[in-house]
Amino acid sequence: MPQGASRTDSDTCPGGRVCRRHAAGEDPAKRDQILQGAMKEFLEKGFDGASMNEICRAAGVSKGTLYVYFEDKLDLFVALVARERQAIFAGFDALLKGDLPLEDKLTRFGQRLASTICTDHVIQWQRTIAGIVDRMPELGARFYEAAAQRTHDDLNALLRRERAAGRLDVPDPERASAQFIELTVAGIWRARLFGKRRTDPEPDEIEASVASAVQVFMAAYGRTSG
Amino acid sequence: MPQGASRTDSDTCPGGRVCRRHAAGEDPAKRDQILQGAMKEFLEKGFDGASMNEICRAAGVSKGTLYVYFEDKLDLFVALVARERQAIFAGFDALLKGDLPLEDKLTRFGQRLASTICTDHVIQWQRTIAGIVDRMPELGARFYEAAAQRTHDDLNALLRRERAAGRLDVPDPERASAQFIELTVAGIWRARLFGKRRTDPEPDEIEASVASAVQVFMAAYGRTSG
DNA sequence: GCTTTATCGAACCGGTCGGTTCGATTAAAT
DNA sequence: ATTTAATCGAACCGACCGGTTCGATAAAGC
Repeated sequence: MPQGASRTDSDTCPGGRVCRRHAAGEDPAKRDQILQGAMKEFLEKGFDGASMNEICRAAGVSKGTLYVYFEDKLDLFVALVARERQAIFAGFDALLKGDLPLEDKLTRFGQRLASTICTDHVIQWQRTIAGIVDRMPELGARFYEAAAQRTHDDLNALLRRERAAGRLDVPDPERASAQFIELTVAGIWRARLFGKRRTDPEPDEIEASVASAVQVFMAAYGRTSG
Repeated sequence: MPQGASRTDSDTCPGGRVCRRHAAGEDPAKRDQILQGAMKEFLEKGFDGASMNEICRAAGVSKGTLYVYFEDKLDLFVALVARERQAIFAGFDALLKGDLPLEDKLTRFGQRLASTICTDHVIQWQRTIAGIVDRMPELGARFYEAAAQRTHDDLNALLRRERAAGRLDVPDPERASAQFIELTVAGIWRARLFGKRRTDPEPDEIEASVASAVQVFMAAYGRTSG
């Protein structure tokens, strides 16, 4: 097994010139490698169930090195959550822009959202986070904000625009956007979270669920029903 | 601190007569006492985070005694989940019977459901269960069945009856009942689960949310819109 | 009274935990 | 070729884990 600093990215030496060796604990590739191993462990065993020794093994990194990159177990976990938090929910806002008809926008947004949050990987994250919310409430809240609340806010803004344009009759856009989000994954997400359903929903199931969600939503809030 | 078998329930002795002393590990009051302490620990720390020593302390029971009543940590946890599972969701079906108008039934059912599953205690249970679903999927599935799925099925049956009576235009009652359930807690439950909101919702918020849910539901599926 | 026995409580088991240390290794920099 | 230092890896720390054992205690049954 190779030792010494791995050379996968360039950096600057004290002399100011480009060099190929990283300072201790500053090789981003090694950092990712550790995070990857940690993710496997944390998602499988939860925060308490995961062991630092196992994380080292899974990451292919010595314990000494790991503790150069991260202060302790909590530090590692927090860094990992922060990374995944934004990786999962990047690019959602773009789906609500453009000048498609409202139904199409909702459908596109709903499909992306529903399929994303019902994925095995994301479901595992949600379980892991939920499991430690009691002892780390701020971490859970931040995860929620980056995920549910951000998409919620984006949708909320769209609904207000549509209302202002007279195409929607929404007394409470805040509530309506929350309702739409829940509708898209009705009957699926919760069953996934609690392990009643153990495989990703098929794309056509997502499509059907979102189509029904759009239909119900428009029936309730559309100005011209149909 | 008193020792010896506590005398809170009657039992039968080998002779067949009523006696006041329980066989080892068969005092239901002591059993409850253990379960109570275990609940506190498991809900606060999760399955892995909870320690058997702490559970003993919290329950006011010696470790030796605890292991007379339960085989091991998992056995205790499973017994506890089984007890709570049915304690939480008892009596929901009754709310859907009688001859009230559909809207009233939905409202009553929705309010009870929403306020129940957003309670601190129930939220903590959901977090704890979700946290170990990966390693104990059957336990999570059974929890889901007793909770979400049972209420879901009850509602489903009601919708089919209403459709048969011509008072509802539901193409897919299965989906519609899931949608209604999600609508009642839209924007609340998820925020509670992830610790974004840390207190029980006020009754009037529940009422407003359920009222909106009924409205949306009836707009989408009611035969006479209004 | 005496016997029975459920419970207590503390010591103990082997194992693993998170975290630390430090000499050996090895590759980059010069 | 030599120096430098990031990483390795194994041993080690004290603490605690889940689980077991067993003599002491005290209440119930006779």
